Amino acid sequence: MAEFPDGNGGRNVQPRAIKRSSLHDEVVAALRKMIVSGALGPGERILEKELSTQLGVSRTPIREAIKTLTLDGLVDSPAHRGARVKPLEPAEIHALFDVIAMLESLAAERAATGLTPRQMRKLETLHGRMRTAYDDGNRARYFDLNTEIHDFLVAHSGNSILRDTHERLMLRANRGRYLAILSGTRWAEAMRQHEDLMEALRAGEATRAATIWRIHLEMTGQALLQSLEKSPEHQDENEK
Amino acid sequence: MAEFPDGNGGRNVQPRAIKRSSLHDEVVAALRKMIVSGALGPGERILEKELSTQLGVSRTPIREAIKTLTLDGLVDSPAHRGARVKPLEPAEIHALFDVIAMLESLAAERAATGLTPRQMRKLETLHGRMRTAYDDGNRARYFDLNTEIHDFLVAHSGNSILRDTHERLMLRANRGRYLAILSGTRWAEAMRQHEDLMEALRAGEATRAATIWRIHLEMTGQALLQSLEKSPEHQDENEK
DNA sequence: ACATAGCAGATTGCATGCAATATGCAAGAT
DNA sequence: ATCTTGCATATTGCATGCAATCTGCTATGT
Repeated sequence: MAEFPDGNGGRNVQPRAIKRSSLHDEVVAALRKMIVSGALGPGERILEKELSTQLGVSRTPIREAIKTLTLDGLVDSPAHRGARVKPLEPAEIHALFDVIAMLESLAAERAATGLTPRQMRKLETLHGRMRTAYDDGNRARYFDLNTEIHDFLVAHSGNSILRDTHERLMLRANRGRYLAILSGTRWAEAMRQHEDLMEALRAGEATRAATIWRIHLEMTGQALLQSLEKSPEHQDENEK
Repeated sequence: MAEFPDGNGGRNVQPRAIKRSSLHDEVVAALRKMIVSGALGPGERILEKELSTQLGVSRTPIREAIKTLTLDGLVDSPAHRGARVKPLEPAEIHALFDVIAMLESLAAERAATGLTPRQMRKLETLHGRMRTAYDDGNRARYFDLNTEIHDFLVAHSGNSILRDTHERLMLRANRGRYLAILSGTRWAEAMRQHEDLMEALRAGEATRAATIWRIHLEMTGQALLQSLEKSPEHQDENEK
């Protein structure tokens, strides 16, 4: 019998708005994680009642969450036929990265002239750490810092629509990304493109930054597709 | 007392799958129309029960529809505080058009090399008709054909992610039909840019098409913002 | 007069129940 | 043997009810 129902002993750690997430949001987060992480495989059925008992909530927030993820393109929901985890087709990955490349290209263009000195220093720090990870051959660390750099640019583009749209598309793109084992040559190339971007940003050359970044992302999509060709783990795991 | 409830005399005009839209989808469509058309003004409250009786359905599909439109950026839904029609801030319009410009630019780039001869002819037809409308000074007709051309390019870009993303953003951009307001000089400029695009497409010059189209859309966004400055009809119509 | 506390009504968030629809299996027809 | 047809079960779609939360009003105190 907790005296404070927040499970926090009543200590309000955050002075800013307390977090009051609804069941709906929590279910969305949980289900999304299951899909992106692969715990729920492509094509797998999503039974409302099953999830309901599993998560300990009623079907109502589950249903709402399924609708949300359907809109996000992570779930297929034919009428009256239940929901299934949407398989990620190679064609979709290609389309996804073409659009993401355009979005991040815009972000890079804006960053070239819009970043504050402080933000630029932060970016330099991230870049330097990523280069170190590259020199050390530390793939996991490189991957994390790479993600952080890409997100940083988008986050500071000054365009909220760009941020939101990018976030949603990355959710889908990230489903396959854990498979993306970089080949040695692609890795070197990617590192070089990051260097080129930083140079363009330092010089304030917006157009060049945009071009470099678009190509960088298109190539990333290509590489991802190729690695999928080789290891065909993207088969639908339909049960029956 | 119709013998056939389809209001169609029982003639099934479409051999393909019959339309079985759910209440959820219908409510989404209805509510969306109310917002985009302006029947529900910016900042106006959306009461579940009110809509429920008004549309003759229970609160459940209403709630789901509100969540959907919240994700689409047409509605604000603070927790426990009810939903309101999201006001369209000038800053948001600016951000929207910057992103839309990138997306349509990609579509134009693809169209330059990817359209079939048949599709190209169709595009020429639309363009010709729009030019006629321009010469006649017929703003309404010009507006409709303009929309059709823009959508045609996106629809035939061969990129489904681009299509979906574009459709959603345009839903927000189209609110209020402010796009119809064109100054004389801007109208002439827009017409010229359409001519330039067609030339680039005929020549198969992808990069040029992309550049022209991006600028065209960025300028459209600028023009829209300016017309908003003048006629401040975008005030929030909060009640209370 | 102004600020604050407390209460009543309104509204949302979630749970549950029921009808509509789909799915799978078994029995019968061809 | 294969293809229908009908029925039982499983599952979704929607409606409704209740508790939690918010909002505005009123009363009370300073």
